[in-house]
Amino acid sequence: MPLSRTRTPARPRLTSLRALAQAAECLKTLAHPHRLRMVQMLLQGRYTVGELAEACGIPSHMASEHLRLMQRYGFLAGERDGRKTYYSVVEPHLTQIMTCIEGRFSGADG
Amino acid sequence: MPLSRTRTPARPRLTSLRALAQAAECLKTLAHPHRLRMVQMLLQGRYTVGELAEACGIPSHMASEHLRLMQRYGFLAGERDGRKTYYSVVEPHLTQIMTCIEGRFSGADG
DNA sequence: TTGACAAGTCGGAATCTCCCGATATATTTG
DNA sequence: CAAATATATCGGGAGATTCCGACTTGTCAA
Repeated sequence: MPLSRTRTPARPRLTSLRALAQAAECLKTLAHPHRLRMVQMLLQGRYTVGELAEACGIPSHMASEHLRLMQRYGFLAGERDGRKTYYSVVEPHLTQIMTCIEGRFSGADG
Repeated sequence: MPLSRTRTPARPRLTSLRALAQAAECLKTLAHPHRLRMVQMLLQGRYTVGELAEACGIPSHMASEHLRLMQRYGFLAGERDGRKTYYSVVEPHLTQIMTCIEGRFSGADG
């Protein structure tokens, strides 16, 4: 194993390939402008499909698909109220991840 | 600073759509098991294409493509030394982002 | 019941990603 | 020079993603 060369860290922080595959799925689920916007809104409160769709400038049936994707992955949960459905965040790590992302891209240039 | 919290606050932390598109590109670039492994290794030191490829169990010409992708995005930099090329991390935010990801997926299940 | 509204679902087209074999460019060695 | 090594690039096929129109389901109001 002629691997490390500059330093020799005692702890190999290499996550297993399976965990990395899961992490990649997680990142892929977030990696869409409209989905990021939805998550950003939902971290501040709960919103309906229509509200999220309007904020993203997309038809509501497409917002519904994005939300279903994130719900299927365990990020969000939907709660029906009459003919509206309110979504909210149920994955606690999303706050931290969005903070990272906002920290990197607050300026919007690059 | 303690004020209201239940409903929509006065300051909208909504990043611009352009910034969100960039963030989505960033996440998409990271959203691959082999690329995550490479970043994880490179956060601890610099490695050659062959070393990274062997650690991922992929042919080196594929590792080269992954590395080029991340280099093109500004995550990594390559430095030629003889017939080897050493890659290293140049985007400082990667440490924080990988810490988030590792914090969520250290257990590798669910 | 009828009509309108909100959300969800389906099928398909355009596009992108991932992976692969083959090939190309440098570089060192004999 | 030729051969071996390390990396990079090209072309394409299989599969995934994104987007859209059309449709269905469920709910409220008149």
